[in-house]
Amino acid sequence: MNKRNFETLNLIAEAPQRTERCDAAENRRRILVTAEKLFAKHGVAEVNMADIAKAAQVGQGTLYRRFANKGELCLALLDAQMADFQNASLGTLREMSSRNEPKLEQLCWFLDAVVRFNARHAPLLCTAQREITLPESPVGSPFTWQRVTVAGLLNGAARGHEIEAGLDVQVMADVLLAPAHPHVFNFLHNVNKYSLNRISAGMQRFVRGLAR
Amino acid sequence: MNKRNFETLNLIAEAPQRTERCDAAENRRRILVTAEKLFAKHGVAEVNMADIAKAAQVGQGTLYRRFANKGELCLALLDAQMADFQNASLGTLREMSSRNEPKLEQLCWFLDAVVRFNARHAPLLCTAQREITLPESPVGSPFTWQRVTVAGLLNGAARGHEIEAGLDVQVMADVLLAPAHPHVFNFLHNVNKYSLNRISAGMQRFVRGLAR
DNA sequence: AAGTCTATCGGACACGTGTCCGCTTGTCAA
DNA sequence: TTGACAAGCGGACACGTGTCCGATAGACTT
Repeated sequence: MNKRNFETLNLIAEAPQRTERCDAAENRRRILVTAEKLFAKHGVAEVNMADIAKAAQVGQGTLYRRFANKGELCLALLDAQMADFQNASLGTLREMSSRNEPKLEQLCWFLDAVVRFNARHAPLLCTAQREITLPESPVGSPFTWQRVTVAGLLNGAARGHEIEAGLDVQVMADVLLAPAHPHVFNFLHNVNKYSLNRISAGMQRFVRGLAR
Repeated sequence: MNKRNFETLNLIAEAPQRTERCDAAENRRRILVTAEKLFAKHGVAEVNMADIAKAAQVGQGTLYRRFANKGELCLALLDAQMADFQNASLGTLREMSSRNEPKLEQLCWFLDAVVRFNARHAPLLCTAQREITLPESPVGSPFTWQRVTVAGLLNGAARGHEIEAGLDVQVMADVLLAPAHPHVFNFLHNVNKYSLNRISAGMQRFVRGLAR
């Protein structure tokens, strides 16, 4: 197998010093397939780690050796789709750049894309986020690239004099992405019942407010 | 649960149909005092419900009868301080209004106050938020008044023509407050190590972007 | 092919959360 | 004061998470 599913986003990649034992690889594959099936059938919240282990015909120890918690498992399930999203986004942004579209315009597009991605994967993202929070080293977080992308676009906008110079780009990027954090987003969308369009428009309104 | 722990913030107040039995009141008081002491001594995360019950010389059932989970207990501990904060904020806002200061200026001040409040009570807020999330009815949430206040200020700004008419005030208020959500705030402040000033300034920058 | 080493396995277990239900006791009415 | 009733109590228990460690069996060396 191409291993793409599992290592694509592994930014803190330590070179695998040894090829994975093939029974281990097989177990991991079976765990992921089984988990996906169970999640689809009963909902993420209703399935527990013991269920998954049993259904995958694997001991709990084995399960936890691979995925330290349910959140990591969810993240692994999302990995392929996050990679696709990342690639597609970068492609579109490059294309927009080649057409000389303003960076702020690109930023608006990207935020919209992030919102829609998060909406589509809300259950997994929420479960993932719940377990990870602090232990994640800032750099290794799979969400980091979103922050980096937004910060990069803001920097580009500053260089292109679309926004004032001297803006605290780091902070602005994170503040701008805050409504897209799974927990908050879930609150906005599923509790407050704001439509994706409204949320997205709200975030974009703030982007436009940055224009000089 | 029949009655809120303290009633200060009890917005959805159902009239207490019966006075609380005095042994129950005494237990509740002792639980809160004990929890506060244990939290202060060992940190919120290190203390569990069983510890609290034992230290308060109360059965676990009694503890859970009063506080459905650790989050509610934390919220109860915060209740008094949230009420103080709320009153102080409203006072200041009224005063600013009487001086005819722009609503957007008031909004900036309020967001700054919220950030500082959240920073001071981060541990309790995080624990509280972790447990509550969905079960909270939107209206009953103790954080609702922050959203209402921000929305109100935005509405005022719209009426005063400080910002464009037809803005989606509901959504803007929630999006604006997103960085102050305990989880997100914790990430910004404790993981990313952004200072309170930077975070606050970032949020205020977005407010200024709304000005026409 | 045989042996060694170690990654891997897997179930028992420790822990925290939250619930259940029979017992206790305060409160109110007579 | 007494009795009845409901609110309150509390410990045992059910469940989910995550860890531990003896047993197992690939992978590599010779």
